[in-house]
Amino acid sequence: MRERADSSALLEWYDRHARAMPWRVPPHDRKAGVVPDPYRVWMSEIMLQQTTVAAVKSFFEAFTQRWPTVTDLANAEDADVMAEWAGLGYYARARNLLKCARVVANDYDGKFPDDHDTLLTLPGVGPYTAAAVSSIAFDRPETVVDGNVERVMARLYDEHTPLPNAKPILTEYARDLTPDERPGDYAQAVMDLGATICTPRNPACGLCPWRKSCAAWENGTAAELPKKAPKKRKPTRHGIVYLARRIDGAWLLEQRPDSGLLGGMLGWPGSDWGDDPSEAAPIRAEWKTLNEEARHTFTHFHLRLTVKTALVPLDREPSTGMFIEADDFDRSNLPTVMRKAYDLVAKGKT
DNA sequence: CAAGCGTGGTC
DNA sequence: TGACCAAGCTT
Repeated sequence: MRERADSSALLEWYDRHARAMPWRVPPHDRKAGVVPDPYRVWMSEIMLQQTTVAAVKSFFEAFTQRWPTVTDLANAEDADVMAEWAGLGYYARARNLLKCARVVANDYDGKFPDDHDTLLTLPGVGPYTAAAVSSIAFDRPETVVDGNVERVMARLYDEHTPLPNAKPILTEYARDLTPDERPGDYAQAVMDLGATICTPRNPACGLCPWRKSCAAWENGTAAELPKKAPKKRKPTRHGIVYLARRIDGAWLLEQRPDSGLLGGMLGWPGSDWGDDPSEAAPIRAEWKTLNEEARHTFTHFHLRLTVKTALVPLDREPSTGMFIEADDFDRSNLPTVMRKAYDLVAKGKT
């Protein structure tokens, strides 16, 4: 006879196994009355969208040191925030991060709203993040449903309907289990369980506090859940980027349009990305083509960039973009694909 | 509402 | 090495 999953069993597991994270108030401190900073909870949740804890840590430290409060962030320059986000990906998050900070600073007196529905109105805050902030920062009994929770619920209930169709029923299962006591710790506990025990591959069912409640464990189906709709193959696109270096060392860069791929980020001027890109040199010069392409994979396509370089005189005007002085240039302000192109040139590839 | 939107780690 | 995957949101 399978037992009903018990939130207190999971909380006891969390008390012993909660992972330390820069934005987390560990369960012992929380019981002692330490209250999380909603700004830090929100910041971490935005960064953690579709992004691993390991990747987020250094960015979280950099952002919270440079902008310790939401008001500090609201007063930041757009370009500084985008540059600090460079390398983390999904750059719409950075644009919305800043928008949201300004709304909180201007419309909410610098204090994050504490209820799910108001949080949901903020830029970049969807159902998951609204539930995460209201439960983790304000200990409200909201239900977080991320990829971890979907997987845990699919296994607990041996749900074979493929995602995303299964999302509503998995959400219902998750809501039904959410306790009124310690909902913030509970939310983090389910996600920790999914990240460390109930993993996508080779789940450690032997260590799971919910094993005796798990239908997939009973049926031996854990490893094949959750089912997912098949994914489309990624096409390969081609493009050309132009790395112009002025003789004083300045680099020709442009700020990309605010929407779309790499929106608002710095990048090398170049062609469109498609099957057969046409030349789009941003300045008159003797361009040399590198033998090696810069390769990069985005969410929905592979990209192979032809890299061209040239040395240009001081007095020549580009048709697009702006020269950035050598002292102001920092490759870490570029999105990764643009760094790859730069690295080929900087390492003297030909 | 399906598609667009990054990156680094893993096997 | 290439496909899959990760604490989703927006349009």
